[in-house]
Amino acid sequence: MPKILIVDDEKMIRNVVKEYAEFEGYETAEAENGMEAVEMCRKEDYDIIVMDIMMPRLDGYSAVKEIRKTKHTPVIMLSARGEEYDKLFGFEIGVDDYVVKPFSPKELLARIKAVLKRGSSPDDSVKMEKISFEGLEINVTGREVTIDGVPAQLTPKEYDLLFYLVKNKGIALSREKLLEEVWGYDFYGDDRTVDTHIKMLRSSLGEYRKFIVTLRGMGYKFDA
Amino acid sequence: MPKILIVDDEKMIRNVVKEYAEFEGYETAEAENGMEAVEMCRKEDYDIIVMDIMMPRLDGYSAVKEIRKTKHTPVIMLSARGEEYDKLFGFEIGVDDYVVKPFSPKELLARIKAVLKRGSSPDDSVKMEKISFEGLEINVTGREVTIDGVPAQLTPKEYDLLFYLVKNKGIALSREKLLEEVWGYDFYGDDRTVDTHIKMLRSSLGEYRKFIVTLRGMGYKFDA
DNA sequence: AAATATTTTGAAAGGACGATGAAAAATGCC
DNA sequence: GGCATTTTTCATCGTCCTTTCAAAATATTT
Repeated sequence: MPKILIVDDEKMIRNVVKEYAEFEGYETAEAENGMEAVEMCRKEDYDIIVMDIMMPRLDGYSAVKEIRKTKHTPVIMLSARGEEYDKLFGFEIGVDDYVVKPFSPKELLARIKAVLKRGSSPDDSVKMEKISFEGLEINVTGREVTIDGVPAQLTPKEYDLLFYLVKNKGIALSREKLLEEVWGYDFYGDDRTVDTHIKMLRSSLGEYRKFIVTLRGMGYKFDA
Repeated sequence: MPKILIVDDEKMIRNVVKEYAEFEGYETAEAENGMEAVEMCRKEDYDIIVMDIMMPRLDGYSAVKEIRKTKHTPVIMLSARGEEYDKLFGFEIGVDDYVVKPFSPKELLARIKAVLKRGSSPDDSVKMEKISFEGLEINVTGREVTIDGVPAQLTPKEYDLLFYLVKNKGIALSREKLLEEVWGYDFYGDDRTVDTHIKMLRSSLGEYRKFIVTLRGMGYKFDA
């Protein structure tokens, strides 16, 4: 479950956000000011930070600036109506969203969800539409794979696995790494599961199975 | 550098967009209402217009209609959820994108970038008044669907869902994405709701249900 | 060449997922 | 307010997918 760091000097606000967030199943942590937030981020990774601007000790945007030196945690800024928006948005860091106080907790939660879903990858604009290797074509947006023009019936796992291999083409990937990245960190199962899926993927790819190379004692890689 | 015309009666919104846009290196200009926007467009060419719908003096789509008489500037519409959503799509002008308020500035900028890059809507055919796939005809203006010439009785949700699928045809859409885009970011409900509406839509589409493809483990897409 | 390590393959069980129908809840209309 | 329509929730069923496991095949080492 995603972990949210809530930073606000008003205990009331923190409580409200916390309650709603936990009801949604998120884990929460709190900080009273920017300084505390920075320290907490040093020690731990959060999935998203909800940060007020006006705070004693260290204000919200200075805090974000500091945190962003080492991490790329998404941030949603809170600001009181009438506060200086110019300052906020002229700020060199890109925050992911902003919410004006007083806000509805439901709305804030919706935004948190939206930001989390969007994914916080440093550059998500790099999204190729189609990748092809000889007659093997992967349509990423349509989640479709064709072999010499004929649609291949890949199962979800096969597709995910292929996509991950291709995304990391030329790179040796251990079974552990594949399990972690394709299956998810919460998968507790047999290493050999990967083998089976590689087998099925190969059979789905027909002659283009040649791109999937076994690295004995290591794992697999996509080599084109 | 591309020039953006930002049209909104709320100064706050204008500022937010302006700051983000300028940070990205765009030039910006502002107008407080539709009337002002029309006049500014007479005097100068902009590369893209971000236009609110609800405004005093002259509303957003009347303004776009007027501007479009002489220019073909791409437009991104802003609208409050629930407000003008339906009308927007029934409207004869083709806007290039729409963003529902409250929006994240980062997302808006991403959309601006996208529109500028492609210079047209995700699927150009949607700009037309009628879109058809074999015997399935969607009359965007009249918000009407006919099957082999016979009017189909789609419920509002069915229509919205179909329209969104068509607008993004060929693109894999998760249930979450569909809920967010068709239902709204503030919909707190079951994922399975999508399934049910897909079911009903399919039954409404008769033989053309074939265009709606299930992507197991993923979601759905419109494939024609 | 034999022994060992590792991968490939096949098959079977269990689980996950989507389709569907029915009922409840919400919405809109008169 | 009451009725009809639409939307949402929920549980069931069948199918497809995933995982496990063991045997066979292949590669590596001794």
